[in-house]
Amino acid sequence: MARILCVAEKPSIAKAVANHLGGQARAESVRGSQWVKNYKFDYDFQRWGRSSVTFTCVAGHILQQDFPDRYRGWTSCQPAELFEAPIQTSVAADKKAVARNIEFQARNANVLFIWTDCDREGEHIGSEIREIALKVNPSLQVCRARFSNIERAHIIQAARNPVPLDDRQAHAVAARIELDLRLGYAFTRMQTLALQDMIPQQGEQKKVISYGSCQFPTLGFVVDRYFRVRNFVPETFWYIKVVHEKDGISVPFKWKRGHLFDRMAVIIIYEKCLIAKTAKVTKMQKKPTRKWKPLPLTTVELQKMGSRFLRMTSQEVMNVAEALYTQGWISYPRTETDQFDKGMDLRKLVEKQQPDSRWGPFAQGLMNGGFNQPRSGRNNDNAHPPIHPVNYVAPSALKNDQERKVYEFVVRRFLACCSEDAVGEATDVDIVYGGETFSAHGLTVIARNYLDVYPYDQWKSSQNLPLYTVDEVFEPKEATTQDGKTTAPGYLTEPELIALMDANGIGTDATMAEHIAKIIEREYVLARPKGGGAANGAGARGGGRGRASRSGRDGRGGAAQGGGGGTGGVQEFIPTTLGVALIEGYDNVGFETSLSKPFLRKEMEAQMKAICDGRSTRHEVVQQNLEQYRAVYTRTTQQIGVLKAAIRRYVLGANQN
DNA sequence: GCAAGGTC
Repeated sequence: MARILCVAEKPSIAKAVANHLGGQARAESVRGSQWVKNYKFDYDFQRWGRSSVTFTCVAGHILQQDFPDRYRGWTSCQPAELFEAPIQTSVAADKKAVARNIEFQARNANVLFIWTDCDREGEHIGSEIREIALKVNPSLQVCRARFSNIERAHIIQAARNPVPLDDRQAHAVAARIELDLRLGYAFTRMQTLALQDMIPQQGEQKKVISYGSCQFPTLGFVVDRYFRVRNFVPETFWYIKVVHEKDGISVPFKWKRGHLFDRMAVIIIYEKCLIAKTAKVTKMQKKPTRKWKPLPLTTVELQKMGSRFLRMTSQEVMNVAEALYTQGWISYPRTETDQFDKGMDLRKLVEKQQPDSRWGPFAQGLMNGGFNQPRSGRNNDNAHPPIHPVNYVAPSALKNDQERKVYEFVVRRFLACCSEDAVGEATDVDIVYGGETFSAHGLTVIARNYLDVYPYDQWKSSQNLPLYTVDEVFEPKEATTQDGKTTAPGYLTEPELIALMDANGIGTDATMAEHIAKIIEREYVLARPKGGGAANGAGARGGGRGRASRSGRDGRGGAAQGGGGGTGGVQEFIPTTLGVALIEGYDNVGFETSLSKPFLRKEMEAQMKAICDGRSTRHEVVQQNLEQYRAVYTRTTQQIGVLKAAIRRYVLGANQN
């Protein structure tokens, strides 16, 4: 009998797949590792006939890259030497037991069958597993499974059709790892050594002024918005407002032109209206309208909604979602997929929610004929389904309010997805008055449908519009010119920042929250509850959360308020003087692509894709990037005075005030 | 004391 060693990327996949292939497979624990288990069973893979299988897993990457000892000290070399210093690969300190297990199992296997996630990082993790296994058993035959969910039939299909590991994808990740390591270390050391003494330090710890290919663009977004707020100059605009009263209902009509910044022009048009005296109805339309139910839940969406509605930071949301996942209440929380696989039995999941007193009746309604297939978004990572509840848990069985809030959100979102769009009727009335068009808009909600279970969306009936008929002529009750001022945008909020990072490919769904936490920890930006600024932050609202919270984690302080739902509690970010100085400094060094712009990261992403497509190689991408960054590095050190000037202007200037 | 990515 052939001996097959299967290795998944994480314990949950190993368990699920082993149970599909081996029935109730026997699980042996692995010495030194709390989570990794070896599942033993027999299975007929067809290709190798009936085989003796060991199904195990790793927990993410096993190998780690770093510089040799002689480069480790902060002043052991010129930071620029790290652009070409050798890099060592070794088993990460916390992965020794996992690596030992693979070695031990690989020794007497004939085939290594890799079951890591089918994404780029998964391909690289697969290549790490292969490297470790081949070292102890060079004659191993190696292949991988291609699968995009853990539905039974799909898994069996994958087991019977192994494919080769995709080395291009693994190489693309290797390039990313090397560049992040070299550039991160080189720039962090250079900046820190050059600028540290200028920063007033608090406490014993000397401050690290880190650079990272994700940290800096993230900071860049915050600084960019900060300047748009600060440099904002309000502009006065004018517009015409028309009100008509009919059947005892006062109907405000909006000017089609919105508003104009030229007062004289508005007055001239206004006079034409007054001369016309009467307005004529040109359109009267009632038409059905709907508010679409939400798309299936992705990680990025969960983080945005969490920071908007649950009074939690994106990092807190992710930590809690992780906990709910490991307890078996919700599905894997890191996914880009916003479409459910057709084969998934969603009704069964809805059914499980019936016992709940809050949304149970709604779930029951879905079971009794209200069920609708969820909408399909455009994204699929081919590794995980959208986030959904897998089991029902009563609120009393959860650890804290945060877990209750996130679980409630995931469930409500899921039920909303399986429900129906809200249905309404829109009324549009257009009038022409003095040659100008004005319009009134009305909405009547007819069936709330998904809104009943999803309080995070708002859709309300407006006041009823009276009936008009086309060609009807009336004299408006009131026609006036009004003025207003454009208002400044707000500081960047957490959901906005996450959306920007997502759109620009900064970080991944699993790491965006960490990057935000990192730039707060580095004191490049300050987070505070929106609206709870210095002026009005004193006491009244926020129940003790008024201060700018420092490190993503906020202890249990906020657990007192029970009712979720409100829109308060959004965090907004303001750069510190140090954060502004760094971004300004690099912008002023005057290189065509500043380190603060998302462009560089996007470019790296494109180059990784080129490696995957065979249009470029790992070596080419690494060399070309190093060359580019070396130029930025050289220029920056030559003009370090520019950076120092920025620091002086902001950091020291602020202190004197 | 330094990065970003995976996962527990």
